[in-house]
Amino acid sequence: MATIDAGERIPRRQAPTIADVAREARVSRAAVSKVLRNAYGVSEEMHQRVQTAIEQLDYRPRVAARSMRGSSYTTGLEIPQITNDFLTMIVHGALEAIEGTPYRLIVGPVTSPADSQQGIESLADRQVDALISVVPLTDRAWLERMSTRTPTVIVGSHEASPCFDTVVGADETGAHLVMDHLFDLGHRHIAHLTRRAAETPQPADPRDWLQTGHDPHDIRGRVYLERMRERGYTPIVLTTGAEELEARAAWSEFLDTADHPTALFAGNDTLAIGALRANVERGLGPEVISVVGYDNTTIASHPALSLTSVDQSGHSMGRESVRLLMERLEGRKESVLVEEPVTLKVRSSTTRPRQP
Amino acid sequence: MATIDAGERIPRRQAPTIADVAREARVSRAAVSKVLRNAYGVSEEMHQRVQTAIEQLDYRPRVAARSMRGSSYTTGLEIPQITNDFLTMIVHGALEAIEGTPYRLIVGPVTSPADSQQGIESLADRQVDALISVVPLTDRAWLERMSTRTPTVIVGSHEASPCFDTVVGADETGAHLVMDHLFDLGHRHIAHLTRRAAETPQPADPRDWLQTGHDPHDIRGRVYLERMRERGYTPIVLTTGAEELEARAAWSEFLDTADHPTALFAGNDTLAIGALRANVERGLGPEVISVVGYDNTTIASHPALSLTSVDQSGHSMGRESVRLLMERLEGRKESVLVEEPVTLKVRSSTTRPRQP
DNA sequence: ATGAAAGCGCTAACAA
DNA sequence: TTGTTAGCGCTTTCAT
Repeated sequence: MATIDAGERIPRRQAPTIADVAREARVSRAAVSKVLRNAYGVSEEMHQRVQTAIEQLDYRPRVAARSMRGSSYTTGLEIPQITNDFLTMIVHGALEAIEGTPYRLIVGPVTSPADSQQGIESLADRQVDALISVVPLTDRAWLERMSTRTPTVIVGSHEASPCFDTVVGADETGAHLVMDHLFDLGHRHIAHLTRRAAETPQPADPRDWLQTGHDPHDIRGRVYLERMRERGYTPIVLTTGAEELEARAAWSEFLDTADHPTALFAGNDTLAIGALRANVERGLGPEVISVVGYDNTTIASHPALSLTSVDQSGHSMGRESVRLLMERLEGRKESVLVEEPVTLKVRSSTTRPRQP
Repeated sequence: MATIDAGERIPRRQAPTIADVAREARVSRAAVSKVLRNAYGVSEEMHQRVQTAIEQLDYRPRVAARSMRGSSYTTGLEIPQITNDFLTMIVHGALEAIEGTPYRLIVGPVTSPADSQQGIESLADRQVDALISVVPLTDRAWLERMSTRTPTVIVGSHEASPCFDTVVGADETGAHLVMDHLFDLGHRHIAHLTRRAAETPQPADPRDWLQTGHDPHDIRGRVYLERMRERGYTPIVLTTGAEELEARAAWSEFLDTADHPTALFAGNDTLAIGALRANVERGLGPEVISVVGYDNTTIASHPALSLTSVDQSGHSMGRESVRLLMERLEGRKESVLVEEPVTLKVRSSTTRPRQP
């Protein structure tokens, strides 16, 4: 890393305010304000003068000052992990949906899911008019308190509440589709790889999820356990961090120390693709270990991976969230739950086991 | 998509202000303010009373009001594409680096690189104390004007200026590494797939880049052309949108209508991986068409892809940007240019051509 | 149609 | 140590 001085120093300039514009155009501040919001009651000539002054001074109104009286026309989106393809699809969808509205979207990412509460608070402190929170790791009472002040949409967590709107995928259905698919192929030795929340270690016994968790991974894991038990098969649950390489490590370690199962149901595509690394490294193809992911991210459909995965459109979840937000801002009072449908995309990462 | 009414209506509550806290604690507003910033001059007892009132009322100071006087303690990061793994690595690095400082980072993504100017303005309007802009598609004069008001770090574009700091990868070196590698393997028929900025179509004749472009893709393309010409080989430049599937389509179409080259130098990993789709679909392995990417994103190292790529750490570019920003906020006046080193990660997507 | 003035929630200089 | 007060840049009545 080279550090090079790029040249002489430049003085910082103070940005002009509405008063500067008013002085330049020889009108009152109120007049400028009216022009800015093209409100009723300004003559054509005045409008012109003000416009000219604005351009002359390169004036831009400060959102902070504006939002002291009315709205900031800003919405916030909080995501617990920026390097996750499914989550960024949600952002992308939200972004598209917000275009054409007078609102802007800012994203408040955090490095660890455990910080999501801080992230939400931080956006709220910045006076967003409304906010979207993706799979927040925080208790429901807190969220409800938050949402009485700032209209909120929760994405992912199955925690419908009279206080906030919710957009979820049909996780239960999705997980059943996966298990049906694997059972149909003849698998009985199926492992489940799931994401453990970083700072809150999940109860050692996976069966405890059956009582608790509301996040998508909890529900998928729950269905996995139910279905395995139903058939009298022995469930194997592995937990890992959220990153691809962490999943690789966890799965790799498992393969080294245990008889491998014939199939793996991973909690999402990132984990699945991480696990695939270990398989490919060992030369274990789908006919030895089938792998299923969840989310159907773009890369899952790549022919070099061809990962069977549950498709739920992150894109439309993002769009829906914004739609709900806009409805709230326009005055809707009742809370709403939207469930995004899922389908199973069967690809070549799953096949019949050699010895069922 | 099912829409379900989740229950009865909940009234929205007004958030408490510093005046409410003062009244509750029976002290002045100034006292509360002092406690908030734990400034000098508050008795232990008063501190207690105020703290209690704050918790009682669940009070949170509004950043907007604060920033009217001083700083918003917010920095902005503007990226032109949220669904790009390399860009999200930059965000991740920046996020890590900002932890432990009193600042927060908000991200202002836009859907098209052409909107980056708007994105930057929008962040500036929200009174960020400083901002990072990744490969902005806007003219240099505008950026300089912007940066005299808000300290700015430009990431990616090779446009060092006395007004703002710059963090770039060693794109020239990187591109040379790629060309050296391919030439060494014996390739002469090498195509280049590059990203065309969405709304500003690049000059039809790629040679025009030699004069103009400052963004990483321009420089990589420039080196490609130079090196091909140097050896008297015929350059083939293809342009596409920034998304993986757009790259697949462009490359696929090219393969259908032309004699294929023996190697492809793609402008980044996303484009390379998109092109790989078309290759895999046609059963064309590395021995038929070698592929090189750029960025060394996580997925490039996946054994199922094993993509040769130029490694430049997005993570440290993000960290560096924040470091420079902090230095600026602490008063540095001279502008600085940081160049991140690159290395070539050779993997199995490149090999000797069958018939050189 | 225009502008004076009050006020949004907070900080900071100053007085008490 | 405490409180009073004058802004920060903008919007919004309400006179004129």
